[in-house]
Amino acid sequence: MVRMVGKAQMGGLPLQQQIANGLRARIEAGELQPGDEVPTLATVAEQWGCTTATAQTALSTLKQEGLITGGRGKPATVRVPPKRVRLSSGDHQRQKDLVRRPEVERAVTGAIEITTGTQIADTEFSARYETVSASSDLAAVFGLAEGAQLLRRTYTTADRATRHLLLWSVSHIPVALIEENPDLMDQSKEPWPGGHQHQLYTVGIEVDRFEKSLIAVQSSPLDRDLWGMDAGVALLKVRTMSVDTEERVVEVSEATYPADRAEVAWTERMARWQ
Amino acid sequence: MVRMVGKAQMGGLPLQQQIANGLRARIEAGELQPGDEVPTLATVAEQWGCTTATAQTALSTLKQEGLITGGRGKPATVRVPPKRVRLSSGDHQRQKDLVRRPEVERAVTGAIEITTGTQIADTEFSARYETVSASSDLAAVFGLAEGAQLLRRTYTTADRATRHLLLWSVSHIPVALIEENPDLMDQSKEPWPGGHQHQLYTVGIEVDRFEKSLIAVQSSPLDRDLWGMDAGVALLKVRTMSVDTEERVVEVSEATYPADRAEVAWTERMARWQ
DNA sequence: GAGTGGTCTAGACCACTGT
DNA sequence: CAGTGGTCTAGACCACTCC
Repeated sequence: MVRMVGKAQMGGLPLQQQIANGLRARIEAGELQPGDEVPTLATVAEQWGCTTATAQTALSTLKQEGLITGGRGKPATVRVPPKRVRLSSGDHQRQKDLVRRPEVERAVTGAIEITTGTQIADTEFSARYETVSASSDLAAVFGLAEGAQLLRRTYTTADRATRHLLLWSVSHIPVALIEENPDLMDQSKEPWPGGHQHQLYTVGIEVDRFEKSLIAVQSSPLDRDLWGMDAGVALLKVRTMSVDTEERVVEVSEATYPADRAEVAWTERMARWQ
Repeated sequence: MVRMVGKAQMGGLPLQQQIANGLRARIEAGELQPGDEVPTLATVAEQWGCTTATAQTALSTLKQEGLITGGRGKPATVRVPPKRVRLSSGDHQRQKDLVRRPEVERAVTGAIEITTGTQIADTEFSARYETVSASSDLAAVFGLAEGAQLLRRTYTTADRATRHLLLWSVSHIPVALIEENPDLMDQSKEPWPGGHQHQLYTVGIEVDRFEKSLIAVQSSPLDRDLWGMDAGVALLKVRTMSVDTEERVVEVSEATYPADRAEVAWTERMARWQ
């Protein structure tokens, strides 16, 4: 006996994809609003004439696309995208202008240079200093020999309640540039009033410009756990090279942001005619 | 009779996730290199003592994460990430400097301002001009009344062989700013020698700066079809506001790039001390 | 045709939420 | 406890690639 087991095959697409497409269309058309409950597995299975396993596969696809969330007892709902925080680098010039002001003015600007949308009191800041040997990659950027000594500073800010990361960045500076001021190697001096540019100023360095590059990478389950991200969300990685007025690369830092909560903004100014 | 059907539950994780984690670890450790074949479904099922369906679910997860590709007859392989193309905006100033040079010099710079890593001859460029009414969003950006007339220009470049998109961008300009030069509304004049900045120059506009903002969004199956992207890859969307020397927003454009092939670079210059 | 991944069923059981 | 989503099996069949 041969059972009738084949797919409906309308349109040639596997049933699970037809179901996913159908629901996706309803979400994108706004028929299902963020926060709304998606039809239950049983309902979907009945409407499409399939088992719940097939319906489950379809919902699972939408979950990995980041369109719906939920599970385990809770009904699946259309995902509510988080507010995006605008990461503007307009602060750099203001920060630079502050460098040569008295400390009482500088102190108002803490190490957290970026708004995270959370109350500072609810967050936990951490700074870790280490001395490391330059990888070939970093050595090339600084124009140093591989293995040269670098000061590595890792900054994290986490939500005190959820333990999820809000901010993560790592910075590298050649030890040779800053060793004349031992305070710069001392992590107990964090947060430093006036930020990185003032730190460099204490060893006679004036930053001329930041050269930035950005990539997006897919998040791993580990990332999603650390940041409390939903499935299907990428990470933005921004690398900043600080170049001083003598054309030396004096610092390289790398910051990571969940792509669904971040918007990166900058301005490209041009010289006027004449 | 009750069958022994429960999960192994070692570590409390579902079997399919254990399998996915195991393979992911081997990939990230470099034991499985990009291009290598992943163990077959039958092998995985045997090694973990499960059915091929469960093994399939695990592989499907890795596929949606963008770690492996393949299917339908072909063995699954570790995904080879594409080369990233650096999108640098250093061209803007050069472009501006060219604006007031003779046309013979300007002509060398075509409308394709960004390298795509493909031979120009293998690509198909298209520009479409339309006049549209401003949405409330765009009207607000330009400081115009909703419904004001805008020239919309849509640029696409596609690979001639695969029909996949290589470049997509859309630009909006208030008609009121440019109507004195009818050539600017004529799509047969594309590609314009000297690019957008020269176009604006013909109606007396000098661009002072570009204000850019970038977000990443998850790709939909439709996007993946259009761009020939793998699953689990995001899209970068870059919005550029062109501001002229009279502080007017004269153009808003939005460009899209597959996140795995793009790297966005820019420079933040600062004023010198004294 | 042999071997690969992909889809699907029928039915079972598990984990969790809310009432 | 009822109802939800999530996992898994055993077995079938389909679509595709390579030989």
